Amino acid sequence: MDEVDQREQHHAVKHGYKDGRHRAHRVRPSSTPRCPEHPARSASPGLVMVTAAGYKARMRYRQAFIPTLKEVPKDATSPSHVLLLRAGYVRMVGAGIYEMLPLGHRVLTKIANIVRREMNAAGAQELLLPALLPAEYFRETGRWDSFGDALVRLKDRRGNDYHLGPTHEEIITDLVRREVKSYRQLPLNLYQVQMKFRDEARPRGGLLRCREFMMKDAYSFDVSMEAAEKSYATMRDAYHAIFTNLGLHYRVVRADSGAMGGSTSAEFQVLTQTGEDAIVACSSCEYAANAEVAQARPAAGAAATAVTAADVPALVKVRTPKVKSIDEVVAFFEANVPETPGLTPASCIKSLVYVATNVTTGASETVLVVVRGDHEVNEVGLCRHLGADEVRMASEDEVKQHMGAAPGFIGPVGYTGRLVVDADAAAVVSAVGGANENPFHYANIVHGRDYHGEVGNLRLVRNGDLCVVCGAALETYKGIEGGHVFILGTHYSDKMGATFLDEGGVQRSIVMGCYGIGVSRLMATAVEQHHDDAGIRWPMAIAPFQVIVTMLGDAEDTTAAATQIYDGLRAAGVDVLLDDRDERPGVKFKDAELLGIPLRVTVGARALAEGNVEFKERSGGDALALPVADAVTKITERVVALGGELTR
RNA sequence: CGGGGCGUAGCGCAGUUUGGUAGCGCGCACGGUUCGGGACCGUGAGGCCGGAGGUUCGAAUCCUCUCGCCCCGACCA
Repeated sequence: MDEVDQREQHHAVKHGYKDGRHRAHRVRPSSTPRCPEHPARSASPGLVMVTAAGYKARMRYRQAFIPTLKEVPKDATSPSHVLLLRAGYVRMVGAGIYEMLPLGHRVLTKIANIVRREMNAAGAQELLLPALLPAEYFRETGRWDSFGDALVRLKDRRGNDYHLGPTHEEIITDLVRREVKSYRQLPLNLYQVQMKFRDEARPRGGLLRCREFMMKDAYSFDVSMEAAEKSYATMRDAYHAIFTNLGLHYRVVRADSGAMGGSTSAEFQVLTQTGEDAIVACSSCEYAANAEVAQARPAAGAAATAVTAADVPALVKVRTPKVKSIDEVVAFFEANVPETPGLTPASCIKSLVYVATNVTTGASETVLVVVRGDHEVNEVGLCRHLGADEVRMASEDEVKQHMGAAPGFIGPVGYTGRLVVDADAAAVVSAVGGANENPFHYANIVHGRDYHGEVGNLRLVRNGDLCVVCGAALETYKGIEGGHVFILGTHYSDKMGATFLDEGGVQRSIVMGCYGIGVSRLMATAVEQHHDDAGIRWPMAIAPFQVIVTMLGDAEDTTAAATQIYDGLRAAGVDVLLDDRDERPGVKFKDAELLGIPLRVTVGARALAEGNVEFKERSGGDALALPVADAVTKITERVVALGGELTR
């Protein structure tokens, strides 16, 4: 035990404060200097946090509960899962259920606090709702049934139905409808940070998809749609601040709002290698969208080419036995049809039969969809274009019956049913496509001359396609949804009777919005994004410790210098871990890198002989020699420069 | 829920085909030597072989049932 700790404990025991009963009034006598290096601080008791026990221990690795693993646990596959387990941040208890160890808890707390700060700044108020909920609220909105197996249901001893909260729209709407009666009480934005429970069909990726997870969920209540949009915009701004402050590379993506429509929903996608979502983002502007709904600018080639529709010869029917796929068509024409030199998939058109259904009316319709040969149909976009709830590709038999030809030979020419054409397919000046007759294809197909259809954006966007907004190249990413903002409208308030009286005394439904952030998921996504072969590389803002002081050996001067720097950093408000373990240097370096602490100060005999310590950043770069006397100041500056917050 | 894989010491694994005293590496404890990039030597502790039934003189091993975990998909966000 070192000198300071000893003195502190002795002091506490002597004065009988061990039991903490005098917590509120406990103030260090000024005669006991707390920190010899910073007398100014010590002299002012108000600046120093004094604990109930009357002393303050150093955060020593020797005593810290940081169980690191050399080997990779078998069940872990994604980088974040492997590293969070290996570095001792979390332990698994069951599929999608994790224990947060001290390091993990520190990170979680830091993330949550950044979220809180921005939420509060945006005018939201934190509260805490129950996780255990009576079934009546979900029954009121129908979600008791519609939520399905993902709802964790339970019964109490009297057999009443309960569930664990997977999200809290109902319960908060109930609170607000009981308490809010007047437009004067609005707007209101209430949020909580709490464990959520969902019985996921398949938990996966460690913390990325859990059955129990920490979430910040906020709900806004407004008098009108216009006001709600303002609340929504405020939350969007707050989310930008949050994700930026967390140090995450992210994109805001328009979610597929399906039949609900509108631009009132956005996902904050953290870009990673292992994400569940495919997203498309512009390399130049802010455009980004879920791959399912992303749009690209139609290829410019068609307009630029000298060949115009007028120059294209009339249709030529070519016998193409056993030639069905686009690749086969290209190869066949290359070998057998000299009139179409240099045929590529991009100059073919591909025709597909879809069956679209509208769930509410039960109506279904069969349509022919035409896309360019090298493109794929975007089924979500097709749904939207058709106003359908779902679409599926027709079976081979259905195709034959509907088209009168087999799937490989169908085409738009002469087709009389509903025909939708992707803009890029329509732009192909002289296309090769099926002839609607076995086994024939047409060459020289011209949209507008040989067939006519509704033109729309119906294809999936690919890497390198052009941005609809600015024309720059689009890039595809994998993303993990870290946050979601959207306007709920009066969906819940109508069902639950959450109303207010407006200025004219008219009773109206409250217009709601909801805003979620997956706090525990963000911890994992941060690791997905910030790691290397050696371990985690936390962004400064959410690192469990900002600095680790790695002490090599236990020589008197080494210990003194390390302790001095540690205490100085602590006094400056830096989160420091002191590695005082009796381990060989290699072990300490490896652990420091595995844990991912952004800054490392190595105190060892070698540098100390010159009056220096070594300073190294986890993100890379060479070790730097710092004079012992300057170390605290320089390192503190670096912590701040990297976005670290000083506490106390 | 469909498909595939796996449960043996804290972690990683062998042993199962062909039934016969439960092993290896790491980690852990103790002693010694080491000490700037996961050291070395010696000694030692630690396992109801996921669980239940069955077959057998005898089961980690064979049979039946069950529970759990991972991956792909469906689902979800």
